[in-house]
Amino acid sequence: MSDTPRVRFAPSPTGYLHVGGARTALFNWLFARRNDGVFILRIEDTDLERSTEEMVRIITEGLGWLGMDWDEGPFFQSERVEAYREAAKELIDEGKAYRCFCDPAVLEAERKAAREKGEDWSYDGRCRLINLDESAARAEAGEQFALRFSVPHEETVIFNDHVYGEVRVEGEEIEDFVLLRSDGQPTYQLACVVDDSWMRITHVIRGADHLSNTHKQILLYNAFGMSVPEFAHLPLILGPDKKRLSKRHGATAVGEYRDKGYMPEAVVNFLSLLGWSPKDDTEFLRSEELITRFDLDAVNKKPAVFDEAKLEWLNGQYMIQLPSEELIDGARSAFREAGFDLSGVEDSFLSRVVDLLKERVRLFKEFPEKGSYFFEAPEVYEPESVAKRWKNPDEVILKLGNSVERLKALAAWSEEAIEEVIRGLAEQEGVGAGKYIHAIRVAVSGIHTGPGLFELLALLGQDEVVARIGRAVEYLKDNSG
RNA sequence: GGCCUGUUCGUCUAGGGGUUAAGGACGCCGGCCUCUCACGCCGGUAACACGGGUUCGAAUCCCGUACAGGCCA
Repeated sequence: MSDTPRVRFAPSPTGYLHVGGARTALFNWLFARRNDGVFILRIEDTDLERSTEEMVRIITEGLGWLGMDWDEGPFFQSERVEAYREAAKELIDEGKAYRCFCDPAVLEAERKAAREKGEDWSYDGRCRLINLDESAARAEAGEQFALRFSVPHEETVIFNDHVYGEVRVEGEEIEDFVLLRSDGQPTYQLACVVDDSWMRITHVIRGADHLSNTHKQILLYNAFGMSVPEFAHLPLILGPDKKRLSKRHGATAVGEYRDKGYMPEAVVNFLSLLGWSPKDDTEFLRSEELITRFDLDAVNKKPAVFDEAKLEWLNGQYMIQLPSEELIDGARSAFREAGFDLSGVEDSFLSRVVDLLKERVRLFKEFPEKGSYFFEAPEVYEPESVAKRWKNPDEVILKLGNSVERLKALAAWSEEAIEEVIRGLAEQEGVGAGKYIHAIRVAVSGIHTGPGLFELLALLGQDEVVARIGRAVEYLKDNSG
């Protein structure tokens, strides 16, 4: 009761951190932080050849990026093979597990034959009858075998899942499952139980794909005389076609979302709302708030479709809500990745750029897409914008000409002063200010969308603005025939 | 095939026997604001899988069907 809750995230190193895994990690982490518990990282790399430092790094970096810290680990299953073998041996010695010399191919054939006849098939435990001496002798002689668990078929396994409620499985429906493969590798059931017990895990929070393994594990805990942890199985995350989210659906790795320009805060917020809800209409929840509000028992059972459109919206909201200073690093690297050299650009300037752009952008990568003109004069004037705003070249040349004259003469380059000049010009001429504004916008940015023009000009600076408008006039003269 | 689980707008979800014309959010559509775009605001579209029960009353409880998903070294 007074025990400190201990939970773990146990991914296998696959080369990327799946968003489903990240969600599992998040719920574990939230649960631990919420309950003053311990969050442990364990790498399930029994499949030796697949585990490399690189893959582990990807997992730890992904967790770090999302802001999840762990208290113990990472532990590696590959380093604990001895423990699994010892545990297995203990079971053999106690008669709770036995060597199965059946040829897997034969068993597979039997299964197939039964299925074709429409019958159910499960291993009948024939090797359970071999006595210990013979069994040991055959093993000694080098005969291949798998280690199977002697399932107490007369028992009924019942457990109370925090998400799925009471789950009950009759022992007679459970086959004598494998603990050790013929190559000596432990199965998930064995390694998982031995490790969770060794780590004194109190709450196993994992994907629902493990729900139907749980009763086997409970049998194992009992066989070892270990205390059984509590379980919470999280509904799976699906792709738009309702199939389990996989690479086919596009981005599934946390790293890909980072690269696409998402913010960790938004990803965490979004992930937290997949399968869980704060019940009221709150939709913005940052880690601190999630920690106070998260409730394992409020997780629902229904698998959730990963809707990137909503994530994108959420990310855009974070862009708007966070102070620009917190966004400049992300913006800077987005520009860099797009090929801009911002090495000489001050943070103060970039911060202003972010101010002007952040509410028109949802992802970091859109900063360079929508704001290239902050760092280089337009090389081309977008055709659509030209067609829309420079319809009448002669008139535009005239207006741009008037503008440069007055802007050049401005003594104080401020937003207000600029606005006064432009509006004054329009008024003098008896036309809407839009005429001037639109024409100038295309001249300085090459496109017809963007921040308020006066703010934009003020930030760009007098010399640059004058130069760009001048160039636009030249261009128009050359191209208007 | 067996076992298990799920099913509220296209998506994430709230509600969990009786003012619910089933609420919010994303998306989509329309409008307002406006120098454009965006933001913001206002409005609209759209759901209780189906069939039986139980009940005065069922989206809400039970059973079945359908569909979907998971597990079965």
